[in-house]
Amino acid sequence: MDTLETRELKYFVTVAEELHFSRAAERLGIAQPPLSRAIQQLERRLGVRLLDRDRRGVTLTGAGQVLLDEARAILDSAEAAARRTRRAAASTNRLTLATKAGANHELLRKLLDAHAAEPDAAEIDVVLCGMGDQARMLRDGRADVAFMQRPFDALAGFDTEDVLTEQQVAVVPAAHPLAARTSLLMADLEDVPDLPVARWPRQDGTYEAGPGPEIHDLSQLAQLIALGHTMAVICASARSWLWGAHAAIPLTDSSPVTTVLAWPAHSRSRAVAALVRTAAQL
Amino acid sequence: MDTLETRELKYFVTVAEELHFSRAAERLGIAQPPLSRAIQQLERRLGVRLLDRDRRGVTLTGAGQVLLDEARAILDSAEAAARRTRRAAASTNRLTLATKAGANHELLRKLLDAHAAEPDAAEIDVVLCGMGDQARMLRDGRADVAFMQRPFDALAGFDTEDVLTEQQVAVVPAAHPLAARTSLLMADLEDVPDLPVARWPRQDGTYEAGPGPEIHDLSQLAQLIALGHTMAVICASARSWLWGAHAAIPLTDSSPVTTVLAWPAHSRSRAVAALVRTAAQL
DNA sequence: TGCGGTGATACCGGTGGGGTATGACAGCGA
DNA sequence: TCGCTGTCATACCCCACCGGTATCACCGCA
Repeated sequence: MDTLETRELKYFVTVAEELHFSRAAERLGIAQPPLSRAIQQLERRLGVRLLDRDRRGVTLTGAGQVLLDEARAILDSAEAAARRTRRAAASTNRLTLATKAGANHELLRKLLDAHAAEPDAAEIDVVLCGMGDQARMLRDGRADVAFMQRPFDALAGFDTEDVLTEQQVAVVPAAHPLAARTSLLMADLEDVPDLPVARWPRQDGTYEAGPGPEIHDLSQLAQLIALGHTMAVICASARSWLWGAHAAIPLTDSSPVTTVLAWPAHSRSRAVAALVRTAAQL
Repeated sequence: MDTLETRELKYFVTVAEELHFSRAAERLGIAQPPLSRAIQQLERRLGVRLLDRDRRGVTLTGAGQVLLDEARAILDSAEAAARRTRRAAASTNRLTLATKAGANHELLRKLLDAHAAEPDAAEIDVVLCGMGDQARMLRDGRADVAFMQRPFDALAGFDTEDVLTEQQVAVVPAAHPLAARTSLLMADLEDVPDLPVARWPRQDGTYEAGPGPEIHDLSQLAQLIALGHTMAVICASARSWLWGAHAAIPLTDSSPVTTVLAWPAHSRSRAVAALVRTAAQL
């Protein structure tokens, strides 16, 4: 049993996505017959039917669905491997840290300062990215470590080190009656007239249905709150980007949020290990 | 930038392991010159030097070390993908569950019974394996789900559902003075004359240094305790395999052990999801 | 019953992966 | 200093296989 070639997997994924040989071949930049042959060869090698070619189009079999998921993961890893290898060659003792734009300023500053004080510390490139992009960058190989938050971010497949746990606060327009309160309960935020709570993306990037606006980045959120269009629940440290038009009120019964430093599981990079050690001592 | 082929990666891993082109070629069943060429091509494609061919042998560069780790992971995933695909085709609505031999009898029974009561339940094949083999089987694609224990087992890369948390107990020979106690502290187990505490394998399969015997499976442990050669700390539910020659004494200050159901992250199998749902309701 | 469109088959040419033979070079013992 | 040995790289050849073109078999549909 010889091993699957990434070329074959790429072909298969494209066909599985298009469910159409000719279109898939076009996307791949090859002709349709070689593509048909490659898929047949893959099926023969596995001894498994991956696609049902019915006269009414192509559909995935159960096994094909399984292989589709696996193949996507493998292709991603292969690309990540190439990228990580190139980066390792280009820059020794240099790390890329990904973090959500706008959050954790203090924490980041503290970590960078503490790390710079270590002897032999790696240079750190900080990449600010959109919400939830950190996971992709880590998997991609475009970043070596990232700040992420539990329970919001998808941490499966990463090793993590807890750095900071904090309560959440409600941020409301300063002019709103709620701004006068000194503390709130989660229940107080439900069904406030004219002030729907903003909707954060879920781990898969989609949004729950609801009346509030969908949040893509924090400056957008700050703007919307200042305009009096919404309110939001954020973790306490993010207060740093609020201005006079906002009011932050502690939420006494909110679940705590833990900011973690995350890196690809099984990373053996000494530089990553050193940074994690520093973070653990904060 | 075209993508890395698994054939090239396999070649590279073999060379990196042997650090010797001729031996690697022999292991691969090809001649040495094509192997040299393949590695050169890989280096050219990545634009990165992976190996230093010094006159005193071959050594890995930093980038080579990175690629070695990545490539191993990719090759493992490729093999796992093939296996999972074949299994998906061979057996629809059938799951393989891996668990440590000898532990969790009650829990397993309860889960299987509850699952069998569900409508449309998948058949479950239970595979008993050695300690720590569950992770390998999940990664391999030889198992779909596994019982594992936190904090003992390496859970990185898996999704998990907590099933049961329990305290640990000390198991000592029934004839030993400690057997008369009704409870113990961890400190009580240190430096007991003639009764060194047994050593469990760590997550990587190695053993800490120490006087006690290295444990490979539970029946061996039971035997050794019955003979009065050692004592051990185990989680409470494992008492089921003790006999008259053993005494189990609660450890009031031991850290709790959580048995979890684990499965490969990103699994989309409906059968796994159904089993996990059942487990969550135990 | 032709027409458009599907994937499969037949056949062909060129790339490239594999083989053998040999080269270049360092270490080493006589 | 000179072979000798063992290393990896180079040169060259062959054929397997990937990809291309032409075509078939088959369906749905005017």
